Amino acid sequence: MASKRATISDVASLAGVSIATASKALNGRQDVRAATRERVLAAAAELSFQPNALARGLISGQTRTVGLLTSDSVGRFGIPVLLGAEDAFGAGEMAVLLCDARGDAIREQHHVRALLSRRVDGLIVVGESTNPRPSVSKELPIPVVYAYGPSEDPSDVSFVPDDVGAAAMAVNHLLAMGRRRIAHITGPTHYKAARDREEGLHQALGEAGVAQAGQTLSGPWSQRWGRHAAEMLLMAEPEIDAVFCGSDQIAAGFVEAARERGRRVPDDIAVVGYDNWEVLSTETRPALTTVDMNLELLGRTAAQHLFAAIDGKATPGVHKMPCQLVIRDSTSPPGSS
Amino acid sequence: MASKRATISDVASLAGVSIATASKALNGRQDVRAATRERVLAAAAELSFQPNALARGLISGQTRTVGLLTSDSVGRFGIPVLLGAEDAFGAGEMAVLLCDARGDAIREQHHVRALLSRRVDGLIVVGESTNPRPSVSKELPIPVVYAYGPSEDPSDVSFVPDDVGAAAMAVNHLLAMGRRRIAHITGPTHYKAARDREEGLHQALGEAGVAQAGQTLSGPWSQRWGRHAAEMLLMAEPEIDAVFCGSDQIAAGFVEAARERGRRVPDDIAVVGYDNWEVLSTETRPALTTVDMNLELLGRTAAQHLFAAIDGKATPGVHKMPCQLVIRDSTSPPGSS
DNA sequence: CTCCTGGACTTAAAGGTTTTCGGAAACGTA
DNA sequence: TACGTTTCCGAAAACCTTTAAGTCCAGGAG
Repeated sequence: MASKRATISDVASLAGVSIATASKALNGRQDVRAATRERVLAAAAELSFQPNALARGLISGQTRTVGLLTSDSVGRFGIPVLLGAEDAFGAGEMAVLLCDARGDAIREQHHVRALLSRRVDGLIVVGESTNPRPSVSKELPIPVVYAYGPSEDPSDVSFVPDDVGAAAMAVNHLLAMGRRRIAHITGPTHYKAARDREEGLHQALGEAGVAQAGQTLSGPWSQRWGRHAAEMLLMAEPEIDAVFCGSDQIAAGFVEAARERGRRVPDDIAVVGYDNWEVLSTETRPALTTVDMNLELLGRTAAQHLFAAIDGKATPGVHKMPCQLVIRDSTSPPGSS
Repeated sequence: MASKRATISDVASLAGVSIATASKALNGRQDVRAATRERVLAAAAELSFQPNALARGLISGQTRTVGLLTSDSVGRFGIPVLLGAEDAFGAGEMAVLLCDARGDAIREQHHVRALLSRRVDGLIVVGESTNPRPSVSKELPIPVVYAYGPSEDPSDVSFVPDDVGAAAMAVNHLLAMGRRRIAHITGPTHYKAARDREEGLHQALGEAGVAQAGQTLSGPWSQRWGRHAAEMLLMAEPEIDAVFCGSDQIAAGFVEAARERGRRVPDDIAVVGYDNWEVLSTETRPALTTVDMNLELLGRTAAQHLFAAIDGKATPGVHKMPCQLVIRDSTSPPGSS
């Protein structure tokens, strides 16, 4: 444990110059002779000098730090967004101050105040679902960007996955595979994600002039629900040849139950999942064709736009980020194997 | 966007007192008349004054901020530890500065320097596996605590799950269920976790005077390997009545393959997993008996000990944290259903 | 020779807060 | 009145860095 941390004045006196000169030398500014700069740099290295970011921030008013406020602790979705953001920041010299509000508005306010008091340059709020959430940006002296869960206020900057478009893409893929009796199993209707994905389904089916097989089945996002829904569906609509599932968990449950009922996937029934949660989508048999929401990219993009907003170039509105269909073994033309 | 941030001198002049008095009033110190304090507080509220943490930290030398350095970005294990730590800190007034080194030593050094320059009060390093990792604490002016992955230097403070003890506990549970022909499928031997869990198995079997069924099978931590190992094992040792798996992924694969081969779980073969990764352990059928490493608790404990170290009460050594056996449906006395 | 230019360096202020110490008023005691 | 004590408040230093402004000197132009 070093006796004391070296300050710039230690460096200056070791190099035999004034503090101002040392500062200029260290920051690569003009008005310093090469030999002098050399001496200062050597002194700084010898003392392993690290400029005090607090003092620096006090003057410049910029801390080069942003707050990351997440609502879902154990976040299946928050984490990749966080990583993408951390990635975008880490490339530069930004640091990320992480706060978890655990879905509690009081705690959230508390964290916002704490971050403000730490003078962060900006804030990213990542939601636990794609449902719009109350704005936190009212009267805040710093820019805020919302990721995954958009703000209710359209003048805020939000980035969300394009669930409608992705669902349409998934269903179009099924249609292209020659499937015509397509059913839909998804999550609870109070999730905007579930509603959006159903809308995308209807959009694609409508354009193709194909009717949905049976009603949309809504339930929990779980594998158990996938199995249960499969049983109901295979009973009610025995001749379906494809299912679009609202999550990989549901899809994994469906595949399992369908196989037990003697339906082959993908030969008899093609299945598309959602989320590309790898532990499910690549490990199940057959591996799942599924939608990847590119959450890391979403996080990275949000971070980049936060930079822009900090520089005064805000981009208000809800931006839909494209998703990607990952085609694996659970979809193919009917009976093609 | 507020015109300008209020400073304590704004508060002071609005309240008609000096800066010093305002400071004392705001920090609840003595030597301020009640009426005066009242005025200052009112002024602060009106201006929605937030003390500048930078200025405060500059004086006190304490930023009330800790760095969290993680090595595995998408961490199955890092995340819970992180959450536990965030939890312990969030209770007080600490903030967490998150850095992801992505397993790169250079990047790690870079981040350590950045954190040092931000004057964090301490550092938590969370590993991507339980393999000991190089110490980062050499000559660092702040305390460091390692979580999940211990430091190679025994004079550092490290917290790791007690894999040996947990494995023994799991195997003792199988023995208590009357199982006597217990096999072991686990991950790559270059993981200390795999070696420790095997050691725990041998320990429990040795104490009970029971021989292991077949050789330990090592492979990837994946579901695919679980299936593959199941096929080999059921061929080589057809009369096994229990399997201890090194991960829930392996266990899930084993269960699936065993069922396809006509073996009932748990009636014919009991299965214990490891990790309590809920998407696997609770959603598979039957739900898996598995070891929960209590990673959030581990993270919280690491954070608390970092506090202690910051206060000068360091607790060097590698501390083994107890794990917990979560008993579900995949284990029972043989043929009990 | 003087004046000016520009380079190299220093002085000092600023940024917002905490804290030490001294001052002033009010009050009681001799 | 003189003095001590208590209570409340203010001036100023300190934390560390950046930067605007100023000093000093050498050398070139006139």
